[in-house]
Formats: sequence, C-alpha cells, structure tokens
Amino acid sequence: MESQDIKKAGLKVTLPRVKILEILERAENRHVTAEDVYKVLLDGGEEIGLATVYRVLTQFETAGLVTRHRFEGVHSVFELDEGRHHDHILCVRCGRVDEFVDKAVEERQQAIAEQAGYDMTDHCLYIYGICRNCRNGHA
Amino acid sequence: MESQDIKKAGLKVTLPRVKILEILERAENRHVTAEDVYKVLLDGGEEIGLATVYRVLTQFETAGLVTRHRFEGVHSVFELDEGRHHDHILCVRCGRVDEFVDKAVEERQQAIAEQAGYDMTDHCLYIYGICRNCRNGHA
DNA sequence: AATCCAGATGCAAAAGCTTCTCATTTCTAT
DNA sequence: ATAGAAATGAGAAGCTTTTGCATCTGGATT
Ligand SMILES: [Mn+2]
Ligand SMILES: [Mn+2]
Ligand SMILES: [Zn+2]
Ligand SMILES: [Zn+2]
Repeated sequence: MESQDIKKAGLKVTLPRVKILEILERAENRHVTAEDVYKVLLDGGEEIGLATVYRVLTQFETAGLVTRHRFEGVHSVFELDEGRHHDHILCVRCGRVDEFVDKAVEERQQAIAEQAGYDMTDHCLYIYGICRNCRNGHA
Repeated sequence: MESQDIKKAGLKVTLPRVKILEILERAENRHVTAEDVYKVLLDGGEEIGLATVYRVLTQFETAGLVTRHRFEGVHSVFELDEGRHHDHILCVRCGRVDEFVDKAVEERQQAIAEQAGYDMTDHCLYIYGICRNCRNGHA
C-alpha cells in the first residue's frame, strides 16, 4: 500500500501525492518528466497544479521514494526508487531509456573513488548511443 | 598557437574568441562556467557580453575545442578538449573536480552498449563523494 | 591603404524549466 | 466537530541560456 510510504516519509497523505505516486507506479515508461506527470493528471481530470507536481516529486526524491535524473539535453526525469541501483543507457535519437547493472563497473567505481581519496556517495553512468530500432530506420 | 585552432574551426579570429580561449588555457581549475569566464573577462577590463561568452563556448564545443559537462546541481561547465577522454569525480561539499581514466570501465561500457543493442556514441561517468580535504574538516 | 560584406558582437528581450509567494484549502490529531 | 499545521493552486519570479537585431569588425579584395 503506497500511502504508507507517503506517511512514512513524514508527509501528509493528500490526493495530489497519492495520484502522483500512482502515476509513477503505472507509467508505461518508468522515466517521466514533471510535465509528463502533469499531463496524465490533466487527462485524468485532476485539478492539480504543475507547481505541486514539482513540489511533490522533489519531496519524494528527498524521502527516497523517487530518483531524479538529469540526462543530457533532457529535463529532469523521475522514476520510482525501488531500492535497486542501476545505471542508464539512452538513445540519442528516439529518447529510449534502458537500464542495466554491471558488477564490474560498480566495483571499479568504488576503487576509483578510494584511489582519488573520495568517500563515494553516489555515481551515475550514462551511456548514450543509437538503439537497435533507430539504427534500422524505425524512427 | 591557439588562434590557429579558431581558424581551423571555420571561425573568425576575433578578440572575444581569443580571450576566451586564453582564459580556458590558463584557468587554475580546468572546469569553468560561462559566468566564471565572463568574470575573468570583466576583471581584465574586456567589454565582452555574457551572451558572447555563451555563444563562443557553444561554438567551441561544436568545433571540438571544448567539452561541456552538466554535473549534478551545477550549471554547465566547460573545459578545454585536449583529445584525452576522461571521466570525473566531484566533491559534493566543496565542488572540487578530479579526472580519471579507467580502462576496465571503458571496456565494460562498450560491452554493455553492445549487449543492450546500442551503438555507443558517448558516455559519461560522474562519481560524487566527499574529498579528503572536506572529510578532514578543511571546508 | 581604402573598401566591402559575411560573420561576429552587445544589449536587451525572450525562452523555458523550476521554484517561490501567499491566500485558501485539506489533513489529521484532539 | 474543531483547530492548527501542512499542503495546494495560480501566477509571479528566478535563473541560466538563447535569440533578435542594429551595429561593428576581421580579413579578403581592390
Ligand atoms: Mn532507471
Ligand atoms: Mn575534465
Ligand atoms: Zn532509438
Ligand atoms: Zn571537497
């Protein structure tokens, strides 16, 4: 039950927050912009302001319910944080986003940070390329 | 001689472009914002507009003279492109930026892209953490 | 050295995403 | 049900980056 998560985050369980969380859970593509969320709300007849969408997404991010990405040349993109760290590979032509986890890369990152004298807190690896579809002209 | 590079890029060798390139070459920290560049110009008594700084940096980027980074929570940052690919590790506390190259990571990225069906065109790995100085309270 | 003009610049205005302000509304604990 | 704190909506504001346009300049040509 998702409203538990909202409550656990110390946030009141309000209609906008519940709706936005639902949208994130049901989104066909996991990675959505604030505007994407806002449009779904409008289409659903909800009267929720864009400012609220931004506010709620930011609060969810702070609460660890949501992760924000800043892919190159794209606006902030949000996805449900389900605790499974992963990185991203994006098609620069059609915007498709795929996820991956690579053990070797993860380990190397830790080693690199140590060697540079850093306590690693986070990292992000974005791979950009042309996806199979686009390569085959389906775009 | 740097004005050669400007010319090679098909750009007129103008005072703003020469000055900006000089600033990039002499910068104490390689990674500077447009505003940083602008301030140095002002301090040097140059009457060059911020719009020109942005325009020139973008042209340099297109020409391959400069690389632009979009580190998290920071504005666009530019650095001279000297042909040596590298990735970055940043201190989230003081903003320090270090560079590194890791052969293993580079190879894995290529493999990951292939496996996901992508022709990799680019990638960027940002590691965030706390640098040694900051960990020791020097901040 | 004087002329010419495409390309470059400066300034101000515009974009465009995101955040903030504040009056009003909605939760949720009594 | 009531009250107080928290949240919301609408629009204004913020900020970085880009653009439009009149003016200027580099540099190629006489
Ligand atoms: Mn993801
Ligand atoms: Mn660098
Ligand atoms: Zn594609
Ligand atoms: Zn530091």
